[in-house]
Amino acid sequence: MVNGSTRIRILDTALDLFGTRGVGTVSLDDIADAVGVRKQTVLYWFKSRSGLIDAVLDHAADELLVVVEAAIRSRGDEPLDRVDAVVCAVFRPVVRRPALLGLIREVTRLDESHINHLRGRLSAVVGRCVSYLTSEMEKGRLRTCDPMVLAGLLYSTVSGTGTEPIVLETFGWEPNAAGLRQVRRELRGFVRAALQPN
Amino acid sequence: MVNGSTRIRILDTALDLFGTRGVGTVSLDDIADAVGVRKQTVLYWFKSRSGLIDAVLDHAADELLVVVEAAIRSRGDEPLDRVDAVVCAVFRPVVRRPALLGLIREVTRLDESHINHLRGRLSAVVGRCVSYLTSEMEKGRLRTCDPMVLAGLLYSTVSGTGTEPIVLETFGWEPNAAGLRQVRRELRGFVRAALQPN
DNA sequence: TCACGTCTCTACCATTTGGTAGAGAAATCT
DNA sequence: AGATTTCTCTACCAAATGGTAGAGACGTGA
Repeated sequence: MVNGSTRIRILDTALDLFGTRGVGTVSLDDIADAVGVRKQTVLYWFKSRSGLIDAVLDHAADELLVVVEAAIRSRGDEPLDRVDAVVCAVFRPVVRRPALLGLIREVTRLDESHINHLRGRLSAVVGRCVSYLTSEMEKGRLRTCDPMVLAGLLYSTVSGTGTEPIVLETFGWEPNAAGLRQVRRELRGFVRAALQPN
Repeated sequence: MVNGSTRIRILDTALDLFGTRGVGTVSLDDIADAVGVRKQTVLYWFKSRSGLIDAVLDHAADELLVVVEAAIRSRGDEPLDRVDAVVCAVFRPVVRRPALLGLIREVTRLDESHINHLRGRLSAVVGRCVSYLTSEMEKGRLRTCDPMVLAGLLYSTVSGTGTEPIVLETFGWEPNAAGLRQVRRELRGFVRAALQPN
């Protein structure tokens, strides 16, 4: 266990490739090449392609959970600020690690076993978000609607915005740091307006 | 040209497979099998895989344009109703042809030439939507913000909601007709609230 | 009847895929 | 030092991939 770094490097690289190009179109050779190693080394660390996928999903869930949990715990009693913090947290990987949300989005294309694997990792946070929305709606501090579906809508909006720069470009957007900041600003305003009570 | 239907059947089937499983993971054999024909028949109608992809993108753009154009022309002066009509129009394929939005979303994974191909087909409608939003904002009938980014956000929300049932399920949603109706209802309320002026 | 364009087929091919077998270097343990 | 474990390699393999070559069935027009 002298060198745990090869395993991690494979995981990181695979996350990037899976997330940007799609799981199904990335071969073990692609990953190995990007790491600077042979395919058989990849298969030494992960006993099959499927095993690697699960490990990468775990890796991604870990990364996402860290930022989201921190945001959920963040200060501020006002629900709009709290939701705003989570939106920013989920949006952060869009800048720092574009592949992350792209990979989560890929789950739709995977088979049941991988879906359930990832779902198991995320269900706790998801449940927490939904029940938080519920309680704030009951207090009349958020626009009343179905909290479960609302959570899904929020996720779709943030994730879609972050994973589809190509689409945004079609709408005339320019992909640079300033553009990203503007998208985030609009996104926050959009969500805030959508949640305003009454 | 006795039998134009084989070509169409290939296009339809390819659209479904590309849209649900992802372009990169669907082989010519998969498509041929689903149509009930040999791979070489597919290659007779479309001179290469890449040519087929472009043709399928065209096919998808056609389908999408028809519903969106109709919604844009729809009656009603009130911008919130008009946007609502377009949202419903884009959401309709989610029920009738789930693969359609899934395929459009796939564009992120394709190479530049295919991206530009699709972009060329959609840019006119997209431009029309953006300038409509702009003019209504100037009249103070929609919440003021960047119309271009707003259009992208709207698209992401609708498309994400429609193409990620798996994610919605993770949030506790149940995938059936009643569930879909509810998602649409919440989606419309969400968008309406987000666009309300002032 | 003959020629012609349309449509689908069988038979191949080179390349790439995920995966196996097992050797060799190097560190670690006894 | 010798034995064992950790790690990466070369050398393969069977299956699947996109694509080519070309034959045969079919209806249509001259």
